[in-house]
Amino acid sequence: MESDRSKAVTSYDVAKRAGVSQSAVSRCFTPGASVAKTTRAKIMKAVEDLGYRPNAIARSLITQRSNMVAVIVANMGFNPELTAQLSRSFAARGLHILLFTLDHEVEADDVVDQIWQYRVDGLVAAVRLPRRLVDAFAKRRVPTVFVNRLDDDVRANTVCCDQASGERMLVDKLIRGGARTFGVIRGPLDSAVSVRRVENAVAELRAQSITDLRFADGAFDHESGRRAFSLLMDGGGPPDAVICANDMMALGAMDAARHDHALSVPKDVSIVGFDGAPQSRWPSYDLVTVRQPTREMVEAAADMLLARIDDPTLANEKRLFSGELVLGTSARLG
Amino acid sequence: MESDRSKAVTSYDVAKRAGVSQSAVSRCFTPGASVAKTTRAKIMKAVEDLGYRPNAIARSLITQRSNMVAVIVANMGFNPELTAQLSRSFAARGLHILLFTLDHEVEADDVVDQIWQYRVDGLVAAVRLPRRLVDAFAKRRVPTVFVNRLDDDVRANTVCCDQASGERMLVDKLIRGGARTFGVIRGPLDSAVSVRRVENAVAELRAQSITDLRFADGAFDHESGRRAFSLLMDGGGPPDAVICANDMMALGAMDAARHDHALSVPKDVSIVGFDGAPQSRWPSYDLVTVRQPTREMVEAAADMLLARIDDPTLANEKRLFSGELVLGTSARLG
DNA sequence: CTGAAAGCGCTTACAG
DNA sequence: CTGAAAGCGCTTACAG
Repeated sequence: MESDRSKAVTSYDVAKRAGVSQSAVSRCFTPGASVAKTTRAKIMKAVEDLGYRPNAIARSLITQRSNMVAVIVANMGFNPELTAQLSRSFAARGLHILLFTLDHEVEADDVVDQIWQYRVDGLVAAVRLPRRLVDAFAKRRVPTVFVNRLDDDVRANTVCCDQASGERMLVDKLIRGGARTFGVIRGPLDSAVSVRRVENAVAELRAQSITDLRFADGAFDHESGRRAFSLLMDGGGPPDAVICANDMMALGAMDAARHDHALSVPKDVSIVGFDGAPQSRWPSYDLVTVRQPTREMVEAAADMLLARIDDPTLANEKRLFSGELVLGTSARLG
Repeated sequence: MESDRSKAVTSYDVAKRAGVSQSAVSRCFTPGASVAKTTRAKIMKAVEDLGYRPNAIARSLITQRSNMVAVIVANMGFNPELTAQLSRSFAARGLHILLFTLDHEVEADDVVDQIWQYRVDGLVAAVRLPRRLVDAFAKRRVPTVFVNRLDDDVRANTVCCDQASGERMLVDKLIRGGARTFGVIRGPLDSAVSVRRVENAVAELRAQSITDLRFADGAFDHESGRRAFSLLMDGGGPPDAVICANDMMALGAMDAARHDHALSVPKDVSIVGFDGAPQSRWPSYDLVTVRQPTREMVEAAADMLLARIDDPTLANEKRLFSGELVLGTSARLG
């Protein structure tokens, strides 16, 4: 146990101590490689003594495999635990995560650059990535999986949650429940997820001949949902129902209704969200929403990425998961 | 723009195209290096044409600097946005994050091994790290900063939030508010943070001659706080006040009080937490708690780590931040 | 089964 | 200012 050296121990050090060649040491750490039992024992003894661990960086250089995947998440991402889930999935597959948090202001191109320089084996991009970045990665031939990228052209691997059927069911049930006037709290304008959800909701509302419709904008967080609700209230009572582009804003809207406007939910106003965030299940809210099957989506993303890394010629694929309607008490439904 | 090649572009490719030596190319990407203006122009042209980016892995090997820091977070960590904050801090300092999520069951030693193999420049460990790991990193001489590691022996850099004064103030105010019987919802037994907070609370309670004291165990999440509250209720009414080892459990306890036991908070029972989680400020809860200055703590951690990387001989240091009492309406305070 | 040797893509003295 | 050369710590044919 004399690993306290100023320079890290290399395979040469081990070789010298074990009285073998450096290649023999290397073979001990290469799964299929052949090395005699007694030799291996000698080497492993030296490895123990010296506290040797192969240098993954050096290995990457020669194998052209870094065993690292980049994960890009947006700050205000719908699910903070998505990152944790991805981390676990990839760890189980022997891959490490190089994490990039995309601030909105930050020059996105810079991130591409960094990722590329580290020669990651692949990339998972969760939410809100400018098209420019998508193209950049495609050009670099970095195996990539997008989560909830809603473009129709499948130029990359994608795992999605179906934003349409859930949203339509929500609207349908609200109307059956008696709602005739609606408010919609949108998410950020540059969020495809928000845009799509709102489009789907509005399409269904129009299809059912609903015309009393007001809009307000939020930023996917609780606070902005709260403010947006008040905006919807401006000059009059609440609409029968408020549809929010995600759960966090819906919870903010519920808090605004109850605490800022002394309204009862769902008696005075129905409120629904989208995501299936853990907080939506807290009994103070018991939100009507659509749960995205995050775990399954993450597993699918990891599987696809791994398959793509192993065989880069694989065709692109889009895996679509359906959301699950979660009934709660935050809305009067029919 | 002919970067569509099966092999990545290297500095040799650029050199050939620009008609210069490979070392000249390298110098263009080394901050202080001297290269003639016209040469640089030629090279940069070739760089553009080929879409060349230096290989950070190869660079790491020679410079002995990976520009990566490992971040270990526990799954149930007190603050999911801690990771995001760290990511931003390090990005601003030109460092990349290799993320390790420590599942509880997972063999922690395996993580040490992985981290070591990647020859990261440093390590930030946020919450709950077994002593074995601490020692392993110390031995490897990996510059390390712990967040909220509460050991008194300073054998590593640490940034902490003072768990004592906040907890004592909380207890003191509850007693002044009239509370005489107390319940305490503990966090995981292996969490130093939980243990310390509970110790401090209990010490203050005893100092003030409070003897009616019940305990229940939770796991830092909402659901377990909710269950723990019901346990405290077993066989009788609620205590005057319930002290929770963190905010999430406190929110769960509030929900249990109101929704599972039809109690009014704070009329029937006062509830307090610790952390300053965003949700604690939601008007449904308006929790009395102690806010940890996360941003400042993360910045301090990043600063310390960087200083340590630049000069490994630096002495260990512990930076202690004080928590800020956040008054809310979830408790009757004096 | 084992060792000598080449090479992954860079950086960095060292001469010129 | 520039290029030839060594070397970072590995893996992997290739002989023996």
